[in-house]
Amino acid sequence: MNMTTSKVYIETFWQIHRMIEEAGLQPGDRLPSERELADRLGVGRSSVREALRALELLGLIETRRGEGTFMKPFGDHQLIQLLGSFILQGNREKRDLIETKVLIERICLQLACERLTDEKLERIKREEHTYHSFFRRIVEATDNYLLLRIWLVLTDFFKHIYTLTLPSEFYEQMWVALQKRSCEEAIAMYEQYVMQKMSKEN
Amino acid sequence: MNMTTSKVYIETFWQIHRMIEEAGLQPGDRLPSERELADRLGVGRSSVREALRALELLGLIETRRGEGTFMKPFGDHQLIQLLGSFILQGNREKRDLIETKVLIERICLQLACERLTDEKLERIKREEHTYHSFFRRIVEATDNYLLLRIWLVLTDFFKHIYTLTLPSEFYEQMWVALQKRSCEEAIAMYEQYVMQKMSKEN
DNA sequence: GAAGTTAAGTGGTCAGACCAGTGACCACTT
DNA sequence: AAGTGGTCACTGGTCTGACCACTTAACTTC
Repeated sequence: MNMTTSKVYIETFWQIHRMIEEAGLQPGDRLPSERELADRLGVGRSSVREALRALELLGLIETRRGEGTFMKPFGDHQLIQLLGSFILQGNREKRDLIETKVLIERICLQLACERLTDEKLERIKREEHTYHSFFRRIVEATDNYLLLRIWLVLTDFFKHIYTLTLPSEFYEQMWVALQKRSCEEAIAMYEQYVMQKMSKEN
Repeated sequence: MNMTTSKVYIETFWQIHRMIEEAGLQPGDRLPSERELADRLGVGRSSVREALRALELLGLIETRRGEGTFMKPFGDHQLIQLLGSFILQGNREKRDLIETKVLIERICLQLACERLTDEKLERIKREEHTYHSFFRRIVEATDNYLLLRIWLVLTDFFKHIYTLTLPSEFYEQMWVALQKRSCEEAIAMYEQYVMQKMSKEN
């Protein structure tokens, strides 16, 4: 009967994924139970479970014994953590990660200078900041959701390797540069503080 | 019996992972069968399978029906691809995709100018090129594997939306710029041909 | 009304069965 | 000697049914 060569749990994975999209499930929402999914999709419960494990690893869902399966807030992909311990073992990979992150952040700085609205600028000023919370605002200011996604992934990796803390004057001076929409100044600031620190630790 | 609160398939995942490390398994090597693993670890076969699914998703192993489970060549972590398809899912603005791709390609051009070896330069000259085969060489020349992965994902999506063909003089002139290691010239060329075309179609 | 009990539902796990490929082995043909 | 086809043991893929541990809510009981 199974004419297709594709494996059931792969099929099931995508079916559940599609189901999530079509139902427009939001973080916190509950998925049908494993038994119901198996029944509805016409597959065995074990296949459903193997598919759910994949979704779990991707950080899309979370299972709670006795309660059910729930949508997880997008962003904490624990798979990043896992990947880190697998992929980022070598110095080669770390070097690539840092280099890529720095390149992307420099781009974002440039874009942010062009696109940052006064409103967002004000909000940045009012907030307390760590390096990544600060830069998240920068990346958000680029108004490019895809770029933000990429940056988030890189940062997730990065956090598992390094802890980056900068003196408060960095944020203050950077904010001034942003306010002046001075791309050159912002980049200079970035190179002075961040890149220097990065090259040391490496 | 099960004093620990951690789930069996998680435990099993790490045990198999440890087993791989301790045995020093190399790409192509075969793992014990699912039944033997279940037996040796004292757990059910379904738990072993759920653990194997995770390892598979991480790109560490590959299962072949009738043959067994094998270590996978290091490097093709298809989860990056998967992750990409999640990041890019939905009707993300084409604008974001194009903008990001362009930004990354410009970066890669700059890096390539610094790092391109004469040998690679020669090979590029000899080859027939489409836009993406050409640029792949550029991105490879950055010697940053992570950047390459990101670019591949973006390009993958891009291909589903646009077909980008450029006149052959683009490749010739770009090659000359690369040979001269002239970053400015290469970027100028890129802006003249690619960005102009992109902004039209959009 | 508050506290304790019960029952239904859920994920977690296991064991066993069967299917569908693979590969080695062996008897048989040419 | 070389090729052919069948058999058989083993592998991953799948399904089923049975428990367990846990949560929740409805239902007692005081």
